Amino acid sequence: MKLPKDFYTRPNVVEIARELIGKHLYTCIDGIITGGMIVETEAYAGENDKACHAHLNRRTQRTEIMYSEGGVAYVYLVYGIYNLFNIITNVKDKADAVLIRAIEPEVGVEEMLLRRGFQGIKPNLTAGPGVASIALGINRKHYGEDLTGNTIWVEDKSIILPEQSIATGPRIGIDYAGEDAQLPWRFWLKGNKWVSRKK
DNA sequence: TGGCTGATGCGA
DNA sequence: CGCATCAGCCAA
Repeated sequence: MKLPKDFYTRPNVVEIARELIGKHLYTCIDGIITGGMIVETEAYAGENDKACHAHLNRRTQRTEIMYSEGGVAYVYLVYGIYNLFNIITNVKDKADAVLIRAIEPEVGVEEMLLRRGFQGIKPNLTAGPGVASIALGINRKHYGEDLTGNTIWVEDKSIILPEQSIATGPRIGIDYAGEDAQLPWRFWLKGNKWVSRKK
């Protein structure tokens, strides 16, 4: 079942980030479907989160989409190289987001290998937000994409994950965020080889 | 196996 | 100027 709009419009972005572990992310680009199970996410909690691009309700051309009603894509360029894919959550004017950091390849593996320039399947095919986007074919053209549509979407396959199979820890690469850098808002599937970092 | 670094473009 | 990254390099 494709996740409906009201999955994304709920107010607790940390809870949504945790719930997205075990869901399945797919893209259909040029008629080719690729994707797999989400195994790593991070929550970014809008205006009150120093690590969030929308901290203090910063509103620019780049962050504008974050203030939309949940259920759309926020894609931005980092380090001049990588397109990071986020899912916007919460109601209109609450700029929360979940960064998708890693998936376990499932569908369209041949295409993902092509996009990555890989000869054979390796754990880093989709482990990490930059490379996962490459494998899935996501770039800034998908800024604002409706996630209840047929280009990028998330499915609930009713996979049962015991609470203790999900690990949490500080988010990656946000040392600039002061005390907020320590918040345990990164979630991953314990022991899964497709996660970008073990701890 | 782990730490360091260059690549690369745009937002603020 | 520095960034929600990654791969390749080098030392050990």
